Amino acid sequence: MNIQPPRTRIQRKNTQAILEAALLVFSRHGFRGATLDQIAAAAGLSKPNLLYYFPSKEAVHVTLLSQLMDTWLDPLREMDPDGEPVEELLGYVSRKLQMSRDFPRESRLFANEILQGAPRMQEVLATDLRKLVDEKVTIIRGWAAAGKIADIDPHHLIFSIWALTQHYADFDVQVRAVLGEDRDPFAEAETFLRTLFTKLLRP
Amino acid sequence: MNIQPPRTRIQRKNTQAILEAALLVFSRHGFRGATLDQIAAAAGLSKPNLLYYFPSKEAVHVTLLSQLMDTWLDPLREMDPDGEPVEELLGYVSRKLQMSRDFPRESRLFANEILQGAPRMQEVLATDLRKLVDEKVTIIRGWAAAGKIADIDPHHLIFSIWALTQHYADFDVQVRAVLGEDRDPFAEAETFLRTLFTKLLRP
DNA sequence: CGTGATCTTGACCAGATGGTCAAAACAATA
DNA sequence: TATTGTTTTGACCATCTGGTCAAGATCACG
Repeated sequence: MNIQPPRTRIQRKNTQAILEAALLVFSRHGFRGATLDQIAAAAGLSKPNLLYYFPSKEAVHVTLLSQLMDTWLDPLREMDPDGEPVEELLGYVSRKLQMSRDFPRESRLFANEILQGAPRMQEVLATDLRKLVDEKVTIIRGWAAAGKIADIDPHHLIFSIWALTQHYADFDVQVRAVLGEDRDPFAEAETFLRTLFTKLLRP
Repeated sequence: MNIQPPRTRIQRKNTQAILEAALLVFSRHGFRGATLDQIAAAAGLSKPNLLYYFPSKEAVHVTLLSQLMDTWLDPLREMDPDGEPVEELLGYVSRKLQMSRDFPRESRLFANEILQGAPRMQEVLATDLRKLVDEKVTIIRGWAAAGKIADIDPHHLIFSIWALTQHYADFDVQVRAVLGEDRDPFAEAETFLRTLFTKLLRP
């Protein structure tokens, strides 16, 4: 298998196309709901050709998830312990919301996976993600102890940021159905969330 | 078909068992991920027997969704225009969170459906749900105009309640993975959300 | 250009899955 | 208990789907 570093130009091009197509299809239909034919078609390949690059449907899915995990957590990683606390947190909210706007398929892919009980991610969640969160929780706790922000549970603060920002990507259909056609959910969310977290964080 | 009012005792018992089993399976695996055999087994029936009560897999799913829609929106309906604004809203948050704790499968069923683009619910969302929300939005707007609560966008206030409460049901696995085993997410969420919305709503 | 390596595909397979059907088992009621 | 309507099931079917394979097409490079 040519999984890790695609050697030839064609390999690079096709694995890329497959992963993009898979993102599209998996995020819309979930793992079991997606078919290899769909993915192959979306990538402009035949099914056997797709299976020339990936050993199985599962392999495509796993590759996608692990590749995405990194970029997905970047906004949280960027939170600077030495920055101005409220600005750092509001910045994080803003970046996370932009990711929801710019990469809704990625958001839905993860949502799908977690909803099904995270069968292919339990590990990563309990190790990598937990470690990163714990790190940031310590920082936030420090800010609270120093009186820079209100004294609220840092874990749930982070959950609330995830919930609120991802909601606009994952439940996009619902949001638009309720809001009507003429409004821009993400633009409104930006100001709403800024207000919300400003109030919440004020000591 | 014996869909609407199950006449005999056996019919009532079996349709009930099927719907409960379907809730279990659909909420865990999504529509396409669930199989009739799984559902039938969970209901203690054979597949042909299940299909004696419902004409198709889709029919089971649709019946489930529409039956659930009602109970699902009850907490919002209960919000009383004549009550004390902050208490009404905090009460709604609390009821919604309890639904997440007590009916996580229902929550995930809806989440799954919306994630896939709500193919079987577009209608209801754009009509019933939107109407109910608009109603409550008007009430909230009135409260804000009267200076009883802060002047924030009522739509996004409702979205934030949905996002924050459902997160604890839909992303349960992630929450627990990050939080560790010894904590009680829902109990903590209750106090956290009360704090959050108290701060947010204060004029 | 020739040759070996890489890439692509049509045909195919086995298992799963939604759904059918006729006949058997069962319940109710007279 | 006989009769009729309801419920259950084993056997079956068509289709879909993940995956295989051998043979052909294409590419890269000496």
